[in-house]
Amino acid sequence: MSDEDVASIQAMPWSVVRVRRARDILSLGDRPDYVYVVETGWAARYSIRGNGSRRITGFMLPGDFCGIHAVTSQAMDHAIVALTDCEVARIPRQAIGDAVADSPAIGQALWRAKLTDEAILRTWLLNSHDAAQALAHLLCELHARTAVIGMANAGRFHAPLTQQHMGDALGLTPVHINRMVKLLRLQGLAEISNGEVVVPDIEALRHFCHFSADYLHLPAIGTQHIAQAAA
Amino acid sequence: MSDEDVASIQAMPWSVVRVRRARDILSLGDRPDYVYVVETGWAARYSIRGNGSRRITGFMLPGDFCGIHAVTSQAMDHAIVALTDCEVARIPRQAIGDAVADSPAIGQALWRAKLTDEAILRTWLLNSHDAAQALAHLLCELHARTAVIGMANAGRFHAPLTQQHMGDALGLTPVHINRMVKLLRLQGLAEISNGEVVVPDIEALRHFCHFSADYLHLPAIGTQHIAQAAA
DNA sequence: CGCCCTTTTGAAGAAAATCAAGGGCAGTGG
DNA sequence: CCACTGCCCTTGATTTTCTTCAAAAGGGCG
Repeated sequence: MSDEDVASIQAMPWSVVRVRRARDILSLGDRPDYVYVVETGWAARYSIRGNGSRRITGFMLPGDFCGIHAVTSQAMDHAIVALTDCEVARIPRQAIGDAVADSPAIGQALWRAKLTDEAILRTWLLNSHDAAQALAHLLCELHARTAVIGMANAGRFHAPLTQQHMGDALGLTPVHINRMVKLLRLQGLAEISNGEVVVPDIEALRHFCHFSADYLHLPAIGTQHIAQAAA
Repeated sequence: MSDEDVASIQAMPWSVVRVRRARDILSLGDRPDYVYVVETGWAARYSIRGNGSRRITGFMLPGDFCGIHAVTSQAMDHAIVALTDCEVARIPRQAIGDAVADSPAIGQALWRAKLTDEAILRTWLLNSHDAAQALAHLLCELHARTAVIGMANAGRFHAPLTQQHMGDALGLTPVHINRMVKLLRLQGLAEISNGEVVVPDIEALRHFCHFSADYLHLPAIGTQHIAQAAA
């Protein structure tokens, strides 16, 4: 992106909304007039199944978009919940549309962010056949994503997730998650406690679950830059 | 979309490529200079896991895009294979970019198509906890998608999939797929044989797996129209 | 006819869910 | 200050679901 593009992003009108832990940032059926960007805190996309159980289909960290649905003014077919208290920036749909019309680079950056979301979803499908690997892969994903926004140090990062959350994300019961957490701990691959994840040897963990960060397209020259510019 | 938009789509340069059954239309790592649209035949997105097994992450029917990656000139992080002999139209990236720059409506149509892809992926995750329901849901998805392009009649449609394909798509073994196919047959919900799917009571099948077609955003005013216009 | 691919079925084993119970810890209220 | 309560983590025992292994039957095609 050119300096001009960055300038046009910085010129966008925006406001910050605070959302309490466990509250929806966007709910099912909403037709948001704004595009949202998480500034602080963690959020999660989710849907509720016919039987009442919840499936988390993605995590949103600072710098991530949520509700790009606004771009097409479609109704939300899923919801987004704040996992911690969050600060969320919102930008009017119109402003985004104008910026995209002015600069192909900004449109491309949005596309790239969306393709990354999609790649993450595909990867979740890909890893859904082995519980221990799936959990390890999720940790690798979160490690890579926290690292790129400066929220991981030496294989240690904060992830405000309960085992229930991880279960909802991987499609497993909390009980089984607990056993996989124990397994990873006993194998010396990862220690999870109190929302803190410690990975003594990230390469070992990555090897265990065949993780390659390519699909995340990091360091992203899309999402993060826009978020930083907006911040 | 306006008549003008349709005209600009029809004015795009394109050519048709024929791809044999079981051949890749796009392979892992490709950096396509074209955006592809399936004209005839079925295709599937897939990735290969570390252990060599294959996961199908989506089916592409006539009128569907594949390789929108070209929009951002990123390398393909998955591959697309022809499930039957296919005719695929390809449009130079540049032509798409120009059309999007000229008309916001065309850009929005592309976004809508992409958001639908993403919604399908989320739905696959959502239904991955029960084999019989997952299979039923896949049949409902394919029924709805074939119906909208005029390829389904009275709860009967052609789906050139082996039980191996369905297994790869749902993350189950072919053996287990076979048992679920039998289960649906015995319950009178769906009859699958020889690439032909017969659903005596679509509402019963939909109820069985809690299917709602909303997430597919049909009738799409995006993809199909572009495909029709291009054809 | 014979071959390959796909479907079908059975039996045994592994993976994850379910059911059940107890423990730690933080916040709340007496 | 301490008991109570709610949430989360932990563990064991049992059951269900799916995989794996094995074998055989059907169908299209050279």
